[in-house]
Amino acid sequence: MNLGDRKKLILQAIIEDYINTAEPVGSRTISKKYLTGTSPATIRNEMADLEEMGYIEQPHTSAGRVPSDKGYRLYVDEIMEQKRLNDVQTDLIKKQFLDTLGEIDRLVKNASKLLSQMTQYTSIILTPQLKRTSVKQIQLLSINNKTVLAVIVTDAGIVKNCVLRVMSDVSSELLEKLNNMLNSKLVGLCMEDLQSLSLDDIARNTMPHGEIIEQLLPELIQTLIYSDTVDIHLDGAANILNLPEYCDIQKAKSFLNVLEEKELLFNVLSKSDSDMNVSIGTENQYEQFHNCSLITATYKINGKTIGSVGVIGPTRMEYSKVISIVDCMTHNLSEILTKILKG
Amino acid sequence: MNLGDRKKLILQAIIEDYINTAEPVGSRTISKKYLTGTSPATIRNEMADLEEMGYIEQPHTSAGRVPSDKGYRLYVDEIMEQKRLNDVQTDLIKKQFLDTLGEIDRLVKNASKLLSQMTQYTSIILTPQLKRTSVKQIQLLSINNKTVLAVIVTDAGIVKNCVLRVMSDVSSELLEKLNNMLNSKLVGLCMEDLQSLSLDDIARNTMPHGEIIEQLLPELIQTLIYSDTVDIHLDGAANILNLPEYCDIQKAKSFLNVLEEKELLFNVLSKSDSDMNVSIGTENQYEQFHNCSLITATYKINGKTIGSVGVIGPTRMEYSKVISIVDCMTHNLSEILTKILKG
DNA sequence: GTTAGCACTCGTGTTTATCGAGTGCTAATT
DNA sequence: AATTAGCACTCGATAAACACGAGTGCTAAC
Repeated sequence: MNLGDRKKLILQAIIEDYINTAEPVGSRTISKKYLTGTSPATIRNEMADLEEMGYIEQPHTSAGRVPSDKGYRLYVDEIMEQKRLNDVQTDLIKKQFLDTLGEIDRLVKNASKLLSQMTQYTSIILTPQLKRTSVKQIQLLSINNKTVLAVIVTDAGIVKNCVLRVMSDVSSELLEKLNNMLNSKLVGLCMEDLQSLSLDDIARNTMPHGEIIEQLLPELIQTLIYSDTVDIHLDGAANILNLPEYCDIQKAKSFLNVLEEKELLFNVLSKSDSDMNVSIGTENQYEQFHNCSLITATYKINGKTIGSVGVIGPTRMEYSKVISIVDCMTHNLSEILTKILKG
Repeated sequence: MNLGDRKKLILQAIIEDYINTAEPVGSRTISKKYLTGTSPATIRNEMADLEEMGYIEQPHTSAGRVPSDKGYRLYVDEIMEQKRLNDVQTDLIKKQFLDTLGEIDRLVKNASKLLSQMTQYTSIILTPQLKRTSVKQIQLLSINNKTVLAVIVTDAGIVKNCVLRVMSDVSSELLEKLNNMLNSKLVGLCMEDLQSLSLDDIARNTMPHGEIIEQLLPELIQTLIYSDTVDIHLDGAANILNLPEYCDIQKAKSFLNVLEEKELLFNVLSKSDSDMNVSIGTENQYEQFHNCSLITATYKINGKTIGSVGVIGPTRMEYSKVISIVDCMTHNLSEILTKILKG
């Protein structure tokens, strides 16, 4: 299983050259640019071995070699050296977050934009999800006599609004009572708990306002749950058209179409639970990504995972660079979000 | 200036055929498919006239004719008959809105998605903008001792949150006083007024809490103004790759790049103040759209324009169809938004 | 005013030839 | 035994040559 050192060097050369050029790389190139001490013929022999082992492939007889998914995997796991971001890049990311105090969604979207700019691939990002966060405070406000606004603050510091319509008028005293009641019943519950919450549990103990509660609560909960549908945000979709593998309009189109399947992206991204995940070509669960690679990572508030970001690119991706960037990004994002929460 | 009837028919034939096929259309085609009673030669003569008048163009000597921007303009203004949506399509739009009770942003984004699906072009939409709406109610909530949440309800029924950090602790009594004060001072002002609001005016009359107000108010206003930056939402960008004019990857790329210039799109869309605007090719203010056409329209709450939607496509756009769809869409959108507001 | 006929243009698609990068294999070299 | 030089072979890419045909403008006849 363990390749010889020279084989590794050759595989590394093939992969890194292919990442740069998108052209099959031949023995002569390697001999000239990477292993200057070794003749093409020797390299050819090694390459034949590497091909037999499945790390590289030949598009056609008279072409150079191209890395296979298996090859990229070995490269990511064992060969590539983790590139460190230079200070300029790190600062860029940090500065980005300093500029974006304010709404969390905007923060997250800006992160996505920067991510696509820095990587030159397509970035996707999942806006914070509240499932695992709990209700900290609820405040009902009367908008007009038939409309009530519920503001919910979660322990992750995220604020959600629900506009609720009620049949009968709600006086301000009643509103306050309802408010207290809701707080006493719901505070501390996480979004998931809300889903399974039985209406009876609440209504039973609040006879006087039973009918209002019965009207209001389901709508409140439903809106909350519904509004928890996280948003997928994309950036840099056009970047992929710079890549030679998408010079074929058909391929470009199918790629872009995949990017518009928001549910698919959601699944892919929300599945990623480990801190950093690299999925190469056919390793990917979904067929649509079989000739892409996907690097995903999660970001957290107070240690709780609440969202994730990802970069989609060709299997010929600058893994080392992208991983560093995504890593730096999620860490900064987590840090700033946690800081915002704590005030 | 006024073309003969036959010239109009021929122009119409050229435009409609070109819209369908994206191929230059020749005299023979017109004679066979559109003006069966007239010979190709006659049509050629007419076409020569139309070309001289600038309504059509010839890509190269031995090709058919292609409409010019001027030609499309005439077509839109005088020739084309307003297509009426069939019931299925109208229902689709109406049903769409029924399904999407809840958050306004989501509603608007879904509208955009449907728009791109129905037109098969790219749709853009501006989320509701509050500049012209006024503050109806403000409620401060304490999140923790250093953080205050301000919830602002506008007269358009849109809710905005601002998370404010304050230096010194704020007791609940103080919070209530501040709350009352803010309401008395700010309610009724529109977002634009807020911008020019002098801090002194407020602080002067509220000596006891001067320093808190001085801290809190600017941040509140700034966040409000900042959060009023409307969001641009895109859908169906990949649709344009189905069009033969974008088979050239370079063109496709430059188009997609334009779509990622959010500020540009914002300008284009927010400039559109009339109910329905068609801008064809070089008519467009921005060079980037010189070989696109843009159909924009506004939507309203209670008669106040608060946002706009648009469709971007090739100059060879199905104007009639798209105009109908956009029209139906904005009217329904306005209606449902107004209804939501009124409860 | 309309139409038929015809020579001309020019983009498109096809065929054919050439080129060259890269390979695998064998034999010579270290 | 590992490395390397040499060589015949493969095959995609590029370019040149060519035929095709859709479409035009013009002229002359209807």
